[in-house]
Amino acid sequence: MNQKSTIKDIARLLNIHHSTVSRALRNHPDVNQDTKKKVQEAAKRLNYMPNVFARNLKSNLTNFIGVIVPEIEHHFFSSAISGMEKILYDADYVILVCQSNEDFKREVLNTRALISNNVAGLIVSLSQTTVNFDHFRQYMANDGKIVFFDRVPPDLAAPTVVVDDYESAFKATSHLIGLGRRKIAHLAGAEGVTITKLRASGYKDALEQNGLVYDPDLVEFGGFHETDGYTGLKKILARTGTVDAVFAVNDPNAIGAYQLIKEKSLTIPDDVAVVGFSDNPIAAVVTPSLTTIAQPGYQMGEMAARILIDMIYGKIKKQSDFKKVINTKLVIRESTSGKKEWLIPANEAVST
Amino acid sequence: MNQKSTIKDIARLLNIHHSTVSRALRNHPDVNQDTKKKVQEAAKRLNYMPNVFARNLKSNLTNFIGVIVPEIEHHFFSSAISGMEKILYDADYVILVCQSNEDFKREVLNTRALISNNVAGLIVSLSQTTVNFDHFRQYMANDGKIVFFDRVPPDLAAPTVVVDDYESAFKATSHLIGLGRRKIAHLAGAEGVTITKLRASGYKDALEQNGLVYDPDLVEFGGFHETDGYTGLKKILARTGTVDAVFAVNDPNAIGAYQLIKEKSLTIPDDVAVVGFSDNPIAAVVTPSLTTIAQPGYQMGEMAARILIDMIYGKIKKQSDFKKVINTKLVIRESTSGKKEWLIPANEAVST
DNA sequence: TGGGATATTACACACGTTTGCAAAAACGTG
DNA sequence: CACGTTTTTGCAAACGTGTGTAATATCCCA
Repeated sequence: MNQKSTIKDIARLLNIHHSTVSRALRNHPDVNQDTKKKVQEAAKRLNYMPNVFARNLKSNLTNFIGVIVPEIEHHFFSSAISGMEKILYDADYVILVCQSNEDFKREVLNTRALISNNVAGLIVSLSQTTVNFDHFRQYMANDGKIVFFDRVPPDLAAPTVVVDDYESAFKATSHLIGLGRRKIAHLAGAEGVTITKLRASGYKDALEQNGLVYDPDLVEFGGFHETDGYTGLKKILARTGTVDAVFAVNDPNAIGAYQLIKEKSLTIPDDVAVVGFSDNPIAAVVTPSLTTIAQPGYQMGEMAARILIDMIYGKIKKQSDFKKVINTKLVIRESTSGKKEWLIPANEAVST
Repeated sequence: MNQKSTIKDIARLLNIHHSTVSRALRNHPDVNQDTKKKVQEAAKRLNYMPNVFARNLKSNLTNFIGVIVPEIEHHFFSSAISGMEKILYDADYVILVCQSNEDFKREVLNTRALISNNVAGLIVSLSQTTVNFDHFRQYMANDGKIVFFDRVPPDLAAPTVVVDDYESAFKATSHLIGLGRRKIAHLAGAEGVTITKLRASGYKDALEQNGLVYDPDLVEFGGFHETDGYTGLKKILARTGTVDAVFAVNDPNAIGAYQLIKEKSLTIPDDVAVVGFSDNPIAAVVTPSLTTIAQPGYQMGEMAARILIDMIYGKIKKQSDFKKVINTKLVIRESTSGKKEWLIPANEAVST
C-alpha cells in the first residue's frame, strides 16, 4: 500500500478518461493545455506516483542498470560503483548491484537474475574464475546492452573500459630496473584473467627490452588478495633465494609481500623495492608508503556508465572494437624512492 | 527482447489454458501432477523466465531491497552492503543501491525513487545533514518495512542496528586515561548526528567518572572525513596549546590528526596517543598502527538484512523498540601502546 | 448405471499503463 | 448555417500474470 493514487483516480476526479490523463502526464501534443494543467495539479494533489511496473509491462523498458563486480567491499570496485551511481543518478537510472564473489556459477546466476529483472543494461567486471562467456553472449544476442570494465573478456564484441595494463606494468617494471634492480619478482594474480596476462607480459617485455632475462622462477600466480602476495613471494624466495624488487599485480599483493619482507628483517626499499597496482588508499599510508600505479576506479565507473547510456540511447552502433583505455600514472612513493611523502588525498577519506 | 516465452506460449504448446500453466508453475495443489510435469518440462524447453513486472503488477510485491548509504565508496558502508548482499542473495532478493552523498535532499529523492520501484523494504544509514524524517515516516505509515543501521534516527519506531557507541567511546577514552593521559581531545564528527552525540557523551562521562574535568575547548565538531580531523585538531591546539591524546569519532579523523601531529614533529604515542573508531583496513597498516574500535560493518549489514527479511515475512510485529546493539572491541595497536603489531586481517584484503 | 462428491481445467477479469483508432467537440470558412 | 478541418477526448485492447468462479472431467459407491 505504498502508492495509492493511479491515473484512474485522477481521471475520476476530473471527469475525464484515464487515457487522457496518461497522455497529459507524458506531455503528449494532442492534449489540451488546460487539461494538462488540471491533470498536473490533480496529480500533485493526490501525490500521484506512476506505477513503474505497469509502465514496464507495456514498454519492456526499465530504469534499472545491473552491476556485477567480484566483491563490493574492495575499494576499487566500490569506488567504481560510486562513479557509476553518480552518472546513472543524473540519467534517472537506478543500480541493481550484485557480487559474484569471484565465483563463476554465481556470476551466471547474477546475470540471469538481472536479466529477468529486465535491466536496461549491464556493467560487469568478471570474476577471476570466469572462463566461459555464454551467459553474456546470449544476452548480447538478444540485443542486451553491456559494458565491461577492468576485468574484461578477451574476445567479446562489447565495449570495455580498462587501463593500459600492459604499458602500466611495463612502466612499473622499468621504474624498478631504472633503480638498478635486477632480480625483480612478479606477484602475478589469478592466472587466466586478462589483466593478469597483460600485466605479466608488460613485466616480461620491460625486462627483455632492458637487456634482462625473463626468469619464470621469479613469477608466481595466485589470487588478488593480501595472502596471495605473502605466499607468492614465499614460494619465489624458496626458488631463487633472494630478490631485490617486487612488482605486484595489485596493492593487496604488495602489502602481503611487505609482511614477508618485514618478517625476513629486510628493509624496503633498500633490500627490496616494491611496486603495487591500483593506488588503494592504503598505499599512501602504509609504511613505507607504496609506489603504485594509480588506477582511477571512480572515473572508470563514470565512463562505463556513460558508454552504457549512450548504447541505450542508440548513440553507439557498432559495439565491437569500442574500447576505452585509460592512461595510468606511476605514483612514486617510499617503497621505491625512500623519500617521505604525506598527503591528504582529496576526497579519499574513509568510512564512518 | 530479452525474454521471449510466456506462460501463454507454454499453454499453447500443451493445448491447455494459461491459467493452468500459471498454477502449475506456482505448484498450486489443484493442478494435476502429470500436467505439472509437462508444464515444467515445456518451461525448461522454452527457457521460460517469468515476467517480474507482470507478476509485480498483480501482487504489488517485488524482490527488491532498497539500500541508501551516505557514500558507497567508504569501507564501512561497502562492507555493510557486502554483508547485506550475502544474506539477501540467499533469500532471493536483489539490492537497489543509492548513495545520498551526505545530502538530505538527495536522500529524500533516493527514498522516493526506491519506493516508486516498489521495494520490499529499505535499509538506510542516514546522511549527516538529515534532520527531518518525514520521508521515512510516510513510508512507514504506509506499512513500509525499514531498518536503519549505524547512522540511525533518534526517534523513529523502526528497528536499528548499531554498535554501542556510548560504551565504545567510554571504553576508548578510559583506555587513554588509563595510560595517564589528561588532556584528551575529541574530534567529534558532524554535529547533530546520533552517533556523534553518543560518542561525545561517552567521552565526556569517561572523563568525569575518572575524576577529570570535561573541557569543551578540547572538543571540536566537523565532519567524517580525513580533513575534518586535521583542521579539527588544529583548532583545538589553537585553543589549548597542547594535548596528550586524541579520541577521534572515526578512523579518517584519526588519520587526519596523524598528519597534523607529524607536522608538529610530535610522536605517536609518546607525545600524543590516538584512538580512532571503525577499524578501517587502513588502521592496521598506517604507521604507527592505529588503536581503534572495531565496528563490524559486514556483520552489521548481515544483521540489518536479516531483520528486514523477518519484518517482510511478518516474523517481527512491533517494530518499535527493536534495537540490535553490537558490542565492539577495542583493538589496541601502536598509537596507544607503542607495541608493534602486524597481522594479515583475514578476508580483509583490498581492491583489484 | 446414475448421481453426487471431488479433482481438474477453462473462462474472464483484474492489476495500471500505453496507444491506435474512432468519436466528438471546437474551429474556421464560404 | 453547413461543411470540412483540426483539436481534443473516449474507447478498447494489450502487456504477462494471478485468481475467483464456473464448467467439465473423473471417480466412487449404491
